[in-house]
Amino acid sequence: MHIKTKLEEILPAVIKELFDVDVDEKTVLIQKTRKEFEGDFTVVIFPFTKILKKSPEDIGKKLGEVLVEKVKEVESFNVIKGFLNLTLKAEYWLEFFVDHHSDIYFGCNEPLAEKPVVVEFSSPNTNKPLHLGHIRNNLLGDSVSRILEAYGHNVKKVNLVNDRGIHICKSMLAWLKWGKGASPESTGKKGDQLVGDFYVLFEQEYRKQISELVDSGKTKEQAEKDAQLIIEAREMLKKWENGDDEVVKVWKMMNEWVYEGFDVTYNRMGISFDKIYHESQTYLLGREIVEQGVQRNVFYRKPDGGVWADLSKEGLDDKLLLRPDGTSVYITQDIGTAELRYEDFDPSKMIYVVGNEQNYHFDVLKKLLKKLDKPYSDSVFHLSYGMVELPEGKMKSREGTVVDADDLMDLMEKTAEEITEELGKTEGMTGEQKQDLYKKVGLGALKYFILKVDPKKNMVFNPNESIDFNGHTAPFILYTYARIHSVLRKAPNDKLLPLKKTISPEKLAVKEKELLKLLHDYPAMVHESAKDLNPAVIANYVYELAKEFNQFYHDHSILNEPDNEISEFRIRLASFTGIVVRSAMGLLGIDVVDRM
RNA sequence: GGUUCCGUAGCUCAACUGGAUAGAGCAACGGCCUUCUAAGCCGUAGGUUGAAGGUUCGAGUCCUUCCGGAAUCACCA
Repeated sequence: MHIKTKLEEILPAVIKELFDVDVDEKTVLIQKTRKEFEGDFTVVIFPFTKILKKSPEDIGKKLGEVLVEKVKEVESFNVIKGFLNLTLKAEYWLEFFVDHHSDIYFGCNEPLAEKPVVVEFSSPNTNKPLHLGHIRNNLLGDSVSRILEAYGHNVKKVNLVNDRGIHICKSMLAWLKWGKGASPESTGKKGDQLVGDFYVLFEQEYRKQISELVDSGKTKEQAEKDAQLIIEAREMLKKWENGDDEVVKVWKMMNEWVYEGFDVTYNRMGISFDKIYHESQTYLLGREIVEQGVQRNVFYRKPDGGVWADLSKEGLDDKLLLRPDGTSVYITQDIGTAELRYEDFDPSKMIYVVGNEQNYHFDVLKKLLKKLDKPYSDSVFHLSYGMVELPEGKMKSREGTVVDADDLMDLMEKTAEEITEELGKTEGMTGEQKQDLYKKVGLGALKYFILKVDPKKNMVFNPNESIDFNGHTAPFILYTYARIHSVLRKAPNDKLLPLKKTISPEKLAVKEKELLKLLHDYPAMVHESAKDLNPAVIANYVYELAKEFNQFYHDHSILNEPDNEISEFRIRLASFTGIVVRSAMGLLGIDVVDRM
């Protein structure tokens, strides 16, 4: 049992015995002792003072005495103000070390026998290439999936591709009008980039038409509706929903281009899915469910034919579910996909990694599912994350400030290469090894930079300055790992085998104990990040760990330590740290490197 | 206008979910390589946590008001 839970459980009993008063387990608060004080764990005494009507110092002292006596792991205590600081015996930390130091799965749990957890992320539109915003989404979804899996959940990663709708029609229309048959083969462009170019072209021409109409006296609003291009796009959407051969043919072809492009980008990011849904295949089911809802009087139809949900009882406005012409809207297909997902996986939880701009949408979705009495309405969870902004504000495609995912990864790799070369780190490496290193360092830096921020917060990203390779970054952590491996490479083979016995307790140095304490925390960190669906917990933890190791490494010799017993211990301590660094970085989707 | 979220060092982020003197990195300044990788280590400086009230033994964290910013309230997705 974890020592912290042990203390939490024993404290109410101790208080009962000492003062004959019952305290709620919830009032027992135990935290790690802050570095500036002596001790390993701290019991906060204040909550008891009211019930016990004694001074915090008094209570702390009495509790400390009993804990030292009754809990064999506790060596000593001190009381400062209302805080009881407990110091554990060195044996406790060393025992922990012996038990776990060679366990490459340390911190991860056996799979739980339970229904799967479905994580939906990425969910791109097929009219444009992926950009910085998608990167955060993809990295979050991927990392959360890894964390949940490590915690023991049965995770299914799914992607819902928005492959239908007016946005695709815009790209298609522009291609038909001005494309002159251009294809990825004929232009040498990535398919998603090519299709994105036509989307931009459409928007440009559309805007021209709008301003012409405004000049001729129309309001902006009216002009946006009346422009020839948008009318044609809408007609195309209708044709598509009616299965028009010509339109469907172009649609299939252009989507195929996009998928090929996306695959390259996903691959590069190290992201994969267990199942890919296409909106074009789910929206009909959504439409069907909505129609059933109308029959059951859950929803209602207006005279013009549009179908609506009355959400006034839920405190929201009415919501359109089907347009008067029968075509479906965004939320219609989301109802369909939820149903399909339920049928496919019978999940205990459906997590949707979607930006916080859609908080309202998911509110509505949950309420609609509830109205429909869907058994899974409570298992829908919106993992809402904040926007990525540039120093000058939001990314705007019209102003060309959108940071393209492929370009950004190029930039990261190039920067990694420059810095590595500058530091002269590539001696003796083959060209292939170098490329692999640049890729891992550059991509790792990008992933870490994004994942270290609390998902729910907005973040600022400056492509030219944000990415450092020093300090609180992935390269710093990777460097620590490479250092560890450099030591391990030089250690004699027989000194890499697991230890059954370790140094005597009095030999344990402060930095070694601090490192052990951090390693000891890892399972709790996995638990916390899984509970909160927050990779930043892991990111910040592994940074602390790397920092602590670097201090240890600086202060103590590992291989050159004259005391053989200590040297052997330190080799395994380094290797244990390496195992946890690798594991934690793995949860962030970041590959470590042995040399850099 | 309604609703929701955010505001912490010059910049980018933490703060164990209400606990000790608010911590890191970057940028600035000063030290440390003849020794296991200096992408490192050590130090200096930097704060009225947007403002004012309130609740509490205790507030960056909870409540109220105000200021500033963002998202959303689509027959876009």
